[in-house]
Amino acid sequence: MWERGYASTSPRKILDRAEVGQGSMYHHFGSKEVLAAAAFERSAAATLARAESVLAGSEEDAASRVVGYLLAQRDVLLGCPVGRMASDPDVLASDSLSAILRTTFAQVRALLTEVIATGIAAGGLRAADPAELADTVLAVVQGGYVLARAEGDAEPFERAVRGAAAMLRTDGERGDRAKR
Amino acid sequence: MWERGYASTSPRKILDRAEVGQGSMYHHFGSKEVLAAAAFERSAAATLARAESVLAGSEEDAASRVVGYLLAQRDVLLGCPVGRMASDPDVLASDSLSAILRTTFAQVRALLTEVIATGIAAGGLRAADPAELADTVLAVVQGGYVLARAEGDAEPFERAVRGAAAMLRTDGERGDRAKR
DNA sequence: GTCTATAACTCGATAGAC
DNA sequence: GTCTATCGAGTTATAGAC
Repeated sequence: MWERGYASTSPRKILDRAEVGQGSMYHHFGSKEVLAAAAFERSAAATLARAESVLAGSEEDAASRVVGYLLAQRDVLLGCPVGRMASDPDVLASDSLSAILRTTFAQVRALLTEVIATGIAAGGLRAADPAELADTVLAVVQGGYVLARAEGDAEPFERAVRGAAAMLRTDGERGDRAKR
Repeated sequence: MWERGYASTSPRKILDRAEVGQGSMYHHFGSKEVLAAAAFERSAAATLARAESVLAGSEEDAASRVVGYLLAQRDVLLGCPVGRMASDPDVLASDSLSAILRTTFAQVRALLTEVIATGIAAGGLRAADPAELADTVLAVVQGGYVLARAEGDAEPFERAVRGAAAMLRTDGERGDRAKR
């Protein structure tokens, strides 16, 4: 589902990949939606964990952690395992699936807001509303995925996050120092 | 298709909305893909025209035009009529549809790059690579749509673009002056 | 617990009357 | 140029043997 999205991933394709019969799947999961919720919950937890490991580390200063989140390695052309789901009408129509989407974004947003506020206080990031900047950072990453997939090329993503890093840091030119 | 995406918009739904029979549609368009290309070309042209009207205006200074693009009114919860298509595997698999996607983004990117370069030279925008910042601006908007749709609420979009405007302008605090 | 078979439906597309 | 009827394939889900 990470590869093809929710609607485009039919039970048939899942069964072929898993090399089991229909019965097995419907024995363990009541429906495609329940299966998707289990899979999505897993990948969302993994995504959140990686965000936490970059943002909550205590070795680097707050500004470098925010920039590190922007510049972190990602499977750009596959798309974000979380954000990708937001474009599927079937996902938004499902309470269980859209709930995972909302809570995961809310958790990363909260983390980012806190680290950004710390970074502004310490002087490494430019002064502005931390809540707004947290959504700006989230949007740059999510939008970078969109641009890269549209182009079939990771470059637009890389340009977008480098530009954002340069804008955020008070020493703009060294904005990409942290992870490169 | 703007409302539901390409894959999720079946010929049946189009015919119901248009109040015509199957025959009419297949008389004028060879396939769903051809129909979608015609519709997509229209909405992409309209989207590009609105971007041009904000970015290519000569009354405001370059920095205000970039901020104006960020803060322009949009149907946030519907999603970007162009960017929305990038998340559909069927669209990316179609040469005719993905070509519209690529060229439209390329055109807005070129416009943005030029205006941003002018704005940096004039001192209204912070100094950085204009090509990177152009993708940053595009990504903030596209990502803002993703966040807003995930939440079912336009607020994350508004925060993201306001944060970006504040970061871009040399007088960050008044970044949202242009259009509010 | 897993399998095959199949139900009930929708998909995109075509046929042929009018 | 538009209509209704229908095709074959694929969808999500269920039935029932093993």
